[in-house]
Amino acid sequence: MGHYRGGGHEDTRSKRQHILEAAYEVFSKKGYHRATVDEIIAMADTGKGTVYNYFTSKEQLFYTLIRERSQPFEKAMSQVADSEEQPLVKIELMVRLALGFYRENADLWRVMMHEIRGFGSEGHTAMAPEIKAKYHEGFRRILSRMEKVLDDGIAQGVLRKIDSTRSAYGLFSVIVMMVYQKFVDEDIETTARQVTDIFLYGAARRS
Amino acid sequence: MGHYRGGGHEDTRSKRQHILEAAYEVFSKKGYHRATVDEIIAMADTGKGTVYNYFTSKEQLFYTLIRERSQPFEKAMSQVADSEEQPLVKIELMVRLALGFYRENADLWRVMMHEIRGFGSEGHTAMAPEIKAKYHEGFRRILSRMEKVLDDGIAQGVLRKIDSTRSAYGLFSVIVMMVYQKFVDEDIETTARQVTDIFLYGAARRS
Amino acid sequence: MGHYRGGGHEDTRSKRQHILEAAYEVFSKKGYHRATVDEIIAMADTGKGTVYNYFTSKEQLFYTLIRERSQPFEKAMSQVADSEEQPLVKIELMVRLALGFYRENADLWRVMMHEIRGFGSEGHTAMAPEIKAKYHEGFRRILSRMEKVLDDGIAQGVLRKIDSTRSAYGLFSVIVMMVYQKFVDEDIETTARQVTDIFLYGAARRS
Amino acid sequence: MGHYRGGGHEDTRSKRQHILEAAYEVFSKKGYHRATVDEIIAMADTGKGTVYNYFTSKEQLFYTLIRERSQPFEKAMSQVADSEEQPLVKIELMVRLALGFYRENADLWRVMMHEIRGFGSEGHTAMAPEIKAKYHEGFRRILSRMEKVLDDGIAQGVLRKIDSTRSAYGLFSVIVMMVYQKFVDEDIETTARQVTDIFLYGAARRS
DNA sequence: CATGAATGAGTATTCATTCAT
DNA sequence: GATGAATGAATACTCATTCAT
Repeated sequence: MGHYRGGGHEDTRSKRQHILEAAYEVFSKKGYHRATVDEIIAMADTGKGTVYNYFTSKEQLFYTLIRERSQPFEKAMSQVADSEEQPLVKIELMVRLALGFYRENADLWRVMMHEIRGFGSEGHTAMAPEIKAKYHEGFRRILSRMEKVLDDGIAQGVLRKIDSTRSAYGLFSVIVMMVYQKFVDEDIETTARQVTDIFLYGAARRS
Repeated sequence: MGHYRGGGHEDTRSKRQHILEAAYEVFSKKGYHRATVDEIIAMADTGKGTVYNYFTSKEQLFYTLIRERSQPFEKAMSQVADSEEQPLVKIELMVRLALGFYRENADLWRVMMHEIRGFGSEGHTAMAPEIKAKYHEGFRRILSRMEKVLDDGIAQGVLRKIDSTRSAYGLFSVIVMMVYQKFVDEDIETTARQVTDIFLYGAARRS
Repeated sequence: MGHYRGGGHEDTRSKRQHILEAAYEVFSKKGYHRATVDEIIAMADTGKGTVYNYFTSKEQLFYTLIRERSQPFEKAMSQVADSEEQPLVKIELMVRLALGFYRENADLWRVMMHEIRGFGSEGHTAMAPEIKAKYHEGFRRILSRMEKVLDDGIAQGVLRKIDSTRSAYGLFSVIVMMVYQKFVDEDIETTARQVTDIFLYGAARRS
Repeated sequence: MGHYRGGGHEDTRSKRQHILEAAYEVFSKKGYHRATVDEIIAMADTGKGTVYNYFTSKEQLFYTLIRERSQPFEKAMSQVADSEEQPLVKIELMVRLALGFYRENADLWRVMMHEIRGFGSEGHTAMAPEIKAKYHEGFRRILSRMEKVLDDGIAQGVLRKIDSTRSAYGLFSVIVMMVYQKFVDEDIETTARQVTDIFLYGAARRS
């Protein structure tokens, strides 16, 4: 697109992609506020104006990044949720998916959660609260997938009559924490099993 | 600090307190970056210079705030840990304590967690990483109290041979999440029991 | 410029015209600084590069616009000046012409007057002061036509021995003001007569 | 105020005054858009933040400047209007006042008139249209003073039944033009008399 | 000790212009 | 000729921190 593109593969990913990738690095490392557009363009090896050709503001760049990153994850979660597996199996699969996703995007997600709470931005150029709401929704969509599975489990009698909403959030928080604490080694499955195990069967010894 | 308080000038000592209280409000509401010293002094009804008489920087003010707020909590956790109660009882007590503490300080803690990750400061004016380390320590001290209790439980055979470190972190994360999601109503004990119940006995129906 | 217009490509020449028309709209509405090339090309429905094929810069586009718009006016003023009419008649005719022209181009001229004063450009990309001088000249050419008529009137004894330069400028300024204040209704002649009347015979009652 | 103030007189005029004076120079020379805050602070020999301590934005600085400069003039015009002089005398006095004021502030006023028209700003930080309206008002207040005097003259039979509104604007425009063209020498009274003379008695020779 | 005027480093954003296609 | 993606110089504004009183 525009510009001479040599024979190689390196430019296959567009300028926009380069920027998004650089933004990922910088936002993940620095958080939203300490990240500077200057650092992003330096890493993306592009000009400042280019960023503003593709994104209307730093904030919109940030949220675009989040959106593009979370879509595949959301899709995968939906597939598991809609699959024919048993609830208990679905739970473990979802835990595994979430561990994988968050391990990949831990820092960026931490930053997003912070911003979404309203701590970040707002004083700058705007970015309507309705846009923030959309990201809250994204988060809640994930959660409700999980909640639904728990409800199914309860209905089928394989789970106790727990509070499914809170339990879903709790399970989720554990996953995130495992990632934040870097408790998730190469082998995601082990951690997934551990988490699922305690969630399902508890820490107490069965008398 | 802790100055002589003569009879006349009743506010000598409380200036510092006023600032801390205002800082609590502002940091909680705005997060670290969006909080401004101007807003803090407006709320504390004091001069700008005064802040810098008591605290060396915005950052040090923030961390002082955290420290002073967490001390009573740390002490209470220690007391429970060192008490003569049964491990399972201790667990529920600790959950209750933590729920209470975080409910009180939810926003400020969320902010702190974010900053401590390294998103804040670093390149700015000072506040060596070693100081951040101290706050990590504080966090870890709490965690290790809990871990110790879990280990005792395992040793006494009332808990399964779970990974006590990860379990402590997991339990902790659930507590924090409950608070963040405002799932904790007036009655802390109910939530505490719910959390403890699933942690100990699992969500699965015992066949 | 003024290219061959074959039968097929009817738009070859008009591209330049489209741009000039769009520029007229945008400069008139926004002034020189707030006008953006982006807005002009959007309105002209052309590409950005095209503008720079026909004009060397935003500034040169602006001045070209001014020049092309003022030429017919200058010509008409010259015709009146060179005609065989009586000086007093010439004056009213010129007032009428000027009112018509400025009513048509009020905003653009206001913008030009501002820029020409030296408020615009200068430190920017080019457009030497000598070019500005040319536009001053254009303005002064109009004025000197009028001045000449006044001098003729004095010579013929139909005007008092007024300062013809200043009077021409004064008369001119009134015309412009009438337009700026939107005092010129559909019927230009009425205003022209009013202006000429006071200029010639004064506001005071003849005793 | 703050800072050590040596023995001299030089600091008597506050920082705020220095900034206003520098702003006057820069806005007058460069116009609103090309004037930069950096240039203003350089000339005021102050820090950038200081400007924003006294003024909320570049725009508000500009309008404050206008307001403070025009107040004495408005007051003087009112005094003449309300005096006991004859209308014809008042007219000449007002012309003299206006010539003096505009000679002093010619460039700044030209810039203001341009901005007020809506050509400037707006895209930046805001400055509500209601504020612009206030400056329009200021302008119109002056004009209506003059208009009133003309109406009095008509009522007293010393002026013809001219359109007083348009005439006031016309008279005004001539004054401004004289200033812009630097036709006003040291001796304001001469120009004032010239202008008044033609306005009252016309350019035509009385037969 | 308390104060707040002064400061300037740090940053997001705009927009005219270029040039490979 | 026509196009528009890429560019970066230019600029208003924020806010933590200092220091003379």
